[in-house]
Amino acid sequence: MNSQLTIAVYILAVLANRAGQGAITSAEIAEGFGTNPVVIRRVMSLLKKAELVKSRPGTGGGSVLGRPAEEITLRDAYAAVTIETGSVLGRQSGNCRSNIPIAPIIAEYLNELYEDAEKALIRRLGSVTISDFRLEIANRAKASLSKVSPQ
Amino acid sequence: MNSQLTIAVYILAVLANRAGQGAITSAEIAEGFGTNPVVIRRVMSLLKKAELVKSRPGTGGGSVLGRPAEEITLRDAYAAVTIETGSVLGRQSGNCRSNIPIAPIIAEYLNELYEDAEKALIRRLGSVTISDFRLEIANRAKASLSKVSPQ
DNA sequence: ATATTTGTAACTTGTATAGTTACGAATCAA
DNA sequence: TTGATTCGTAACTATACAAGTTACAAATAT
Repeated sequence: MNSQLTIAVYILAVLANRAGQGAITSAEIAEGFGTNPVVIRRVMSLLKKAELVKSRPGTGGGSVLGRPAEEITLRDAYAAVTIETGSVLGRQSGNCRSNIPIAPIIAEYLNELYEDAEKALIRRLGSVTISDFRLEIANRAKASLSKVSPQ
Repeated sequence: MNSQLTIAVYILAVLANRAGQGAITSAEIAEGFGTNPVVIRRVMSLLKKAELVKSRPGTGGGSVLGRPAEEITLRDAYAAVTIETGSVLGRQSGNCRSNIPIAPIIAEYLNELYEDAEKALIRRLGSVTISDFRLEIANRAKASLSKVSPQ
C-alpha cells in the first residue's frame, strides 16, 4: 500500500487553504508534511495530469489549485493517483510466485469481488469536497491538540 | 498486499473437493498451488483458529473442512485471514515516515472512508459459499484451458 | 546573467511478504 | 516402544515495492 492519496489530499488542502494568495512551492508543502520535496512533486505531477493543480517553475513559482476547492472531490484525487495502477485498494496475489494456472484464476475472481468494494469507496470519496475535507481535518487537528494540553 | 485470502480460499476449495475422502496434507495442497508447504500451513493455522478446518499431525494426518462447504462463505475466509491485521484492503500511510501530526490525522480520516468500501466487500464475500466458489473456479479453469487448445 | 523552482531519472533505504530450512510435538502403525 | 509421518512455528533469506534522497536539466522571473 502507498500513501499517495494521503499526500494528494494534503496537497489539495494546503493549496485550498491559500487559494488566491499566490503559488506554493513543493519545499513549503514538504516541510508541512514532514517529507522530501521530491515526494510532493511526484504526487503533484499526477494531480497536474488530472488538471487539479497548475504548477510553474522559477522564482515565485510553485503550484495553485486548478479549480475551486468546492469543485474538487476526494474522488478526483483518488482518480488522479490511481491513473496508472487502476486502484489503491489492495488486490490479491501480487507477490505470489506460483506459476500454477489456478492461482491467477482465483486472484482474478477475488479481484472482481473487490470491485464492488471499490465502487463503494469511490461513491464515498465523491461525496467529500476539498473544502469539506479541509474543515474536517482542521477540526480533528484542533481536537488532537487539546488532548495534549487540555487548558 | 498479501495473497493470504487467495491461498485461504484455494485451501478451502481443495478440502471441499475431497470432502469425505480423508485428510489432505499441506504438502499435497502446496504442490497443487505451486508453493511451499509452510506457506500453506501458515494460512491453514488461521483457518484452524476460525474453526473452518481441522488438522491432525502424523501418518494419515492432514486437514479436513470444519463444516460443510455450503456453510462456509468467502466472508468466513476473509475474517479468518484478517483476524490479526483487521483488514485486507489497502490502507493509507503505512510507509510514510512523516512525524508531523497532520499525516496520521489525514490517514485516519481516509481510513474511515475506506470502511464503507470494506463493508461492501464483506457483504459481497458473504454471498459466495465455498461450493459456489469451487464451481466458478472450475469453470474458469476449464475455459482458460480451452483457450490454449481450442479443440 | 543569475537565482529559483519544477520535473524526473537514478540510487539508497526501509519494510512487508513469500519462500525456505530446521526442528520439536503430536499422532499413528507395526 | 520405536520409527515414520505430519503439523506448528521459529528463524532466516530473497524479492518487491514504496519512501526518501541526490543530482541535474529545463523553465521561469528579476
